[in-house]
Amino acid sequence: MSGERTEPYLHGHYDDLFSIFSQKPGGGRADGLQGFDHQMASHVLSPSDRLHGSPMDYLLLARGFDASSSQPDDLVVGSRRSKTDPAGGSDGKTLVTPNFSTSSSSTELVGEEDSGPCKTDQRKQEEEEEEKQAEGGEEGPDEFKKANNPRRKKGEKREREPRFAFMTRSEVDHLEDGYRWRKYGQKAVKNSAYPRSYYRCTAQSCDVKKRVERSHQDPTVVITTYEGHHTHHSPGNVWGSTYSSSPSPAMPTNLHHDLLLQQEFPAGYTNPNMHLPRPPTPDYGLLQDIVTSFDHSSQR
DNA sequence: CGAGTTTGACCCGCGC
DNA sequence: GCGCGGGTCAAACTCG
Repeated sequence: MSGERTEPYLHGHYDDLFSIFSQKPGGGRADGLQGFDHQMASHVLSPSDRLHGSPMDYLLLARGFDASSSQPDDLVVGSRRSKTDPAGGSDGKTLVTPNFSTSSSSTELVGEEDSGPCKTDQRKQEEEEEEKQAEGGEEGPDEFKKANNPRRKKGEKREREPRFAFMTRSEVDHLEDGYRWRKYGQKAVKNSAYPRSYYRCTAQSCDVKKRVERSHQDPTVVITTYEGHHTHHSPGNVWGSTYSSSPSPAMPTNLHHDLLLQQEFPAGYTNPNMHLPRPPTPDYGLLQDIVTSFDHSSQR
């Protein structure tokens, strides 16, 4: 890795990124992001993910600014609201994560998925423990192994935390987002030369997970999927403590900038100012307005 | 020595 | 039922 990327944050990259999303079988690119490619999305949300919601659960952020957008229903930006967590897992207004290294990356919020009822793995484990104790009985080696396996029981549906997916143009796979992560797995991705890595937040009792993979269509793009909400402020949080009284949703800070920019240039993305470096700090007031309006438009 | 990574094995859901 | 792919576990390993 050379680390020699010289382009400023947005220099000439926004269109590149949009082109990824705007591909569709019939071609065309009506208005920037509206041709979001489901095939692309399938690399962001796994098939099993998509089973939990409508195929259009993953939508591009910018689409939300189009009030006439056909399917805003399931998209919530930043201020995450799940069906079981109407408050958004936080105070409903936090978009707080600490500094995100932006020197050679740009980020898109790709989509979000509402997985319905959520239960943390920890809680699931607890419940399984209780279940186990209730069941009692003898156990052979296999049974012992299974009983001590914290995975869910047979027939119990996989339940997921809400997810945010980001596409980030970056040379490094694992982007610094202020939280500490432990890698717990890596898998080869079908039809891709690039593996997918699995990370968990190292903080105790925090069950946020993160998947990181490179797009096989554009290897310069890193797809990061966050799952769940941090139950703590990040170790390197430079904003969270002053901005919010609640733990943050798990998402990189770049998003703030993207939100702001797209607020200013919601369609077409041809404004020459797009080539300017990003502001040093996001405007949280404006951001909050965006998120709020977005929530409203997505709730109907 | 503790924390983090690697990696093969395992489990599960889904499609055929 | 079987195979496949995604997700996770956990022992072994690496690193500071």
